[in-house]
Amino acid sequence: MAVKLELLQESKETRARLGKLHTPHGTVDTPVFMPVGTQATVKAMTPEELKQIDAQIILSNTYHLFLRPGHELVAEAGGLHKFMNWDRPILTDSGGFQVFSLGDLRKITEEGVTFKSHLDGSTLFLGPEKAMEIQMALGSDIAMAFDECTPYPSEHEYAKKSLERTTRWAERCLQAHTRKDQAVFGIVQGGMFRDLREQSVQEITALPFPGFAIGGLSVGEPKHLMYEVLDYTIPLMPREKPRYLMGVGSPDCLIEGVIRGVDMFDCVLPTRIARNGTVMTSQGKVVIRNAEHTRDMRPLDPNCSCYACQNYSRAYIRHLFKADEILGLRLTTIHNLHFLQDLMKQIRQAIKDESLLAFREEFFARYGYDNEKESPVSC
RNA sequence: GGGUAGGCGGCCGAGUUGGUCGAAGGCGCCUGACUGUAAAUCAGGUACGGGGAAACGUCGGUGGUUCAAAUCCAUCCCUGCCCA
Repeated sequence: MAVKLELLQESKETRARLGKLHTPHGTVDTPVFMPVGTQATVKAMTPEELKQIDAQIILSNTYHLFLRPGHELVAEAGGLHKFMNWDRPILTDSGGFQVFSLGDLRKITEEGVTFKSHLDGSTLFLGPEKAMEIQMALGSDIAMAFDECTPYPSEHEYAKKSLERTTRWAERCLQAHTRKDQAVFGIVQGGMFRDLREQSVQEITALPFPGFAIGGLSVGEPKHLMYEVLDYTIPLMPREKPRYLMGVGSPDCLIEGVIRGVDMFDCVLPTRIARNGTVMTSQGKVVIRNAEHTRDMRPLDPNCSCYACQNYSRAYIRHLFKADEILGLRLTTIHNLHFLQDLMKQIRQAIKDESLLAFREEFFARYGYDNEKESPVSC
C-alpha cells in the first residue's frame, strides 16, 4: 500500500487521533493541514519557504494542471515533484471541486463532466478514468477519486443522485488506477442529509481505498451544520484509515474537525486571505490594509516566530499592500501558513497531553468567540 | 505685451444645442467578504459648508440674462501653450 496511517494515539476525551501518515515521499504527522498549490505552486511561496514554515504535504489540482501546462508535459518533466521542485508528499484533488466551483461552465453526465475551459472556452472532458490518468501522470502521492462536490443547498433527491453517481465513479476510479506508488482516496458525499451521508460512507468505505475524504462541506452551509454532519459521519468511517476533511481551514474549524476525528485538512483560506490583506493571529484576524495599522510598529502577531513577524512591522506590511508591492502578500502568506502549521503542532501536542478541550477553550478565548453569532469567528 | 486653450469633488476627468447634474467614470481613501483557488480577487461606501435631521448654499471670484446656469453674457483673478 502506497499510503498508510500509523495510529499513535487516540484521545480519550474526544475523537481526535494522533498519527503518522506514511507516503512514498515521506511521513506526515497527523492531524495535518495541507497548504493548497493549485497550479503546481502554493501562491507566493517557494518550496524552501514552505519547508521553513514546516509544511509537510501540499495539494495540487488535476483540472488546472490538465488545462495548463498539461499532464503530459508534467510527466515529461519528470513528474509533479520534480517539475515544481517539491520533494515532500503531494495530494492532488481530482477536479471534483471544479464540478462545483465552475458550475456555469460544466455539464454532468453519467460518463463524467464536460467543462468549458475557464481559460479559452474550449470544451474538455473529465471523468473518473481521465482524472486517474492525469493524476497518475502527475505522480502525486495521494490521488483523489473523481467526485461531484454537491452544492449547498441541494434537494434530498439531487444529493442522493449525486452521491450515488460519485460512488459509481469511485468504482471506476479504482478500476482505472494502476500506479502502485500512488494511493487513491475515496470521497464521501451526501449533502447535509444524515441518511445520505450514512449511505455514502457505507458505499465508499466498502471500496478498497486506503483513505477517505469527506467532501461537500464548507460550501456555504452554517458551521453548526457542518459539525453535525461530521458528528454522525466520522464514527462510521474506518478507524485505521486516514480521514480527510476537504476544503476546511479556518482555525476554529480545524480544531472542531480534529475533535471530531479528522486527520487531514486542506484549504485555500490562509493563502487567499493573505493575498487579500488579512492575517490570522493568536488574537484573532487582522485586516492589515486597515487604517488603524498605519503607525503600528508591532509585528502581525506578537506571539509568532515566522519570518514576517520576526522582521517586519504591521505598518511596513500595510505600506507594502497599499503600494501594491508583491512582498506584502508574500509576507502575509508566510505568516498565515506558519500560523496554521503552528496551530496544528499545538493541536497535536494537546492530543498527546489529553488536553484538547482545554486547548480549544483557551484558543477561542484568545482568538475571539462570539456567542451571539451561531459560530466562532470565521478566520 | 499679443494670441490661444482652459479653470469641476482628495487627484485625474466627463459634462458646455441651458432643465432630468452637486455632478459619469477612473484613481485614491474607508470598510467588508473570502474555506478540495476562474480570486495579488470581489462587493459596498466616499465633495464641502450648514445643522438634531431637513431646508439651503457652493462646479476660480463677482455681477448679470433666464421660469431654470457647471453649461449663456460681462468683468476680475489664476494656469498651460504659442508669438514678441
